[in-house]
Amino acid sequence: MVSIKQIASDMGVSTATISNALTGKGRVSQELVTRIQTRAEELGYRPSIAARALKTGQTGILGLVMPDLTNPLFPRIAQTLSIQADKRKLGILIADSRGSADEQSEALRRLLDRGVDGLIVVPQKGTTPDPMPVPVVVLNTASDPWNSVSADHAGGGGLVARHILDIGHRKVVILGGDQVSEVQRDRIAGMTDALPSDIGVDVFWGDAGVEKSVAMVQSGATAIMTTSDLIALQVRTELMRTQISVPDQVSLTGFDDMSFSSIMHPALTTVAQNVDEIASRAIDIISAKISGNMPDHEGETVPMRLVVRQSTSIPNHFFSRRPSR
Amino acid sequence: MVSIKQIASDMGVSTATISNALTGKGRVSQELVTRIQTRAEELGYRPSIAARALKTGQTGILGLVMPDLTNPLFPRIAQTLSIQADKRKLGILIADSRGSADEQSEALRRLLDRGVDGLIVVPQKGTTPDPMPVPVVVLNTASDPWNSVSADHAGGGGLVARHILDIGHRKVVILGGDQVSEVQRDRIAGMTDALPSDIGVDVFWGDAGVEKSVAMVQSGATAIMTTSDLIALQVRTELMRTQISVPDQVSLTGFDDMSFSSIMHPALTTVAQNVDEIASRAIDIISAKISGNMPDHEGETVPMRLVVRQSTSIPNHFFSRRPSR
DNA sequence: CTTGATTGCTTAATCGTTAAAGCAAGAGGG
DNA sequence: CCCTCTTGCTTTAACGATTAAGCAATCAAG
Repeated sequence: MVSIKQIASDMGVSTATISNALTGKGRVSQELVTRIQTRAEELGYRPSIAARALKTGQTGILGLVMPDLTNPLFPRIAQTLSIQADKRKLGILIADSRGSADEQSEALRRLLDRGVDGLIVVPQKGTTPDPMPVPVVVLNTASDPWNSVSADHAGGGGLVARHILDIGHRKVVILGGDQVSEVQRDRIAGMTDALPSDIGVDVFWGDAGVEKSVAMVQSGATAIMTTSDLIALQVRTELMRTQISVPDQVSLTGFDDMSFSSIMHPALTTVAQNVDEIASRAIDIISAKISGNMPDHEGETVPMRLVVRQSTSIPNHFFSRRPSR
Repeated sequence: MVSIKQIASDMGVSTATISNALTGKGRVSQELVTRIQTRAEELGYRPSIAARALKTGQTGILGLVMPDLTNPLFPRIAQTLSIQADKRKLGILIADSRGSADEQSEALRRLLDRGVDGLIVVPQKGTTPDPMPVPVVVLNTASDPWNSVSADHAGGGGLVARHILDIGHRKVVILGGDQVSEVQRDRIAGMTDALPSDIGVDVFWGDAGVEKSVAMVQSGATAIMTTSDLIALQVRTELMRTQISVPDQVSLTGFDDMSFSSIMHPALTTVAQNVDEIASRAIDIISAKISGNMPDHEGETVPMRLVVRQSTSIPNHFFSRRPSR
């Protein structure tokens, strides 16, 4: 490994000058700068990040903590984060908080021990990370109004609810997966808020809710809105078992536009998160906080996008109480 | 941040003794060791990884390069890797090689610049990474016989083919996604090798292959074996459009046991990779290579597991040329 | 009682980089 | 012509750990 010192003795100048030339700081004549640059290139010089980190206290590494790395959104977040971080010469160190708040603290501590310059946290359901000695950006939490970047889950709920309303449904079921999840509660809140009071709405949760939802269809509901594509797929399976067809007898919607959603039959109407935008904003913010000193700021919200596919259609009132038009 | 120096002056001993006591090296009396440990704890001492890295040349960081972080297997690999790495006090820095061999080299270089102690690489289709200055373990490549850990893709193909054979199918279609992928070729090779010569076999590839496969069903094939659950889902959708039922008229199999495979209708018979085992072995090997000096060794292969679900059943010969039993 | 080994600690150098401070030479102003 | 400022470079001291070498005291053995 060739160091600054070797370039210095090779060229007969001091190490400080090499450092200054290469980093563009201090005062070095333009001519010498270019000479040093080319010589460094020739020798294949690569700065030691460890030495730089020791001296400056900055590692150029961001920590990414997720509640569960198998989260279906994780790959997309990780990828965009990784690409955006690259552009700013930052690295991304991952940590899995394995579903528990304790493990989340552990993961944060490990990352801090490694000297990360900032943290991007997708928090455990229902937890808010403690104050940290480095800048933090929280992803996808509506709860914490500070330093967060989140999809507009409530807005997304509104989009899908209005879609269902627009195409003529008047009795709907909302099905959530996990009541502890702020995100899912926000989505549902967005849905219910968008529906006028004369619309029949039932809200169910969890596995038991799947059956209840199907039962509601048999007693007249014409649409099921879920808070996740995975739940929608589950409902789809249950509906198939009970011979109820989608979208002829019931319209079905998901959330998140997962990999299979466009492929399943019928292709699922869903709401997509703008993951790229969220991750980009997160990196923008965290790097602004690291370098400049951007103060704490209010949470940002990134709009969601309605993706209409074949699983929703105008209601067919054949099975419902009202006569068909 | 409290350093070794502060503990030293606080306790009236030298920094060397502190270092020795805390790392368990050198010669320090047992009594002093425990006193130092407790005092360090009290002061909330955390060793500076940067300083240690600078002095020892070891960062305790592993680089993970994947061709595409949105790869559906990535989350599970990342999670297991992360958990196993934690146990050994290693961190994981991720990099996305974005589908191109050039970007892969770039990603490797970036990780090396950051001083990773080892690399775990899921290579681009068809590429073999150059020799590296640090230990490398390659995941999921059958091609490179050295320093790799891979699912036994061919074996997995054999498992599913024998299953199809055992339950009575005699004319089958094999459908692959991407001919460039070594993995998919291995899977198909495993399938064809397991089938006796008197079995009718057609192999198709890509999107065009989906339609061809469906056509083959209409001319008598009773099973479609795909090299990916995603492709299977695609086929399922196409079959639904043409009113062919699974598994009554045709059995269908996937590969990889993805999130939706147990939820879709009918639940998909597939072959699961033992991702945990693969990732664990990868970390075992890489850390052995880093610390001890385990030499290059032959590639290891981890068995796959057949997961039989509802998408496969004994053939119903109603639509085929032969009379039903 | 002397010698040599062992134990328990300290001294000091070092990893590669940055950055404050210093210094000599040339430029510009009065 | 003298003084100050600027430019371009060097000197030097860190950053926080590790580690080889050194040294004094204790101990065992002959």
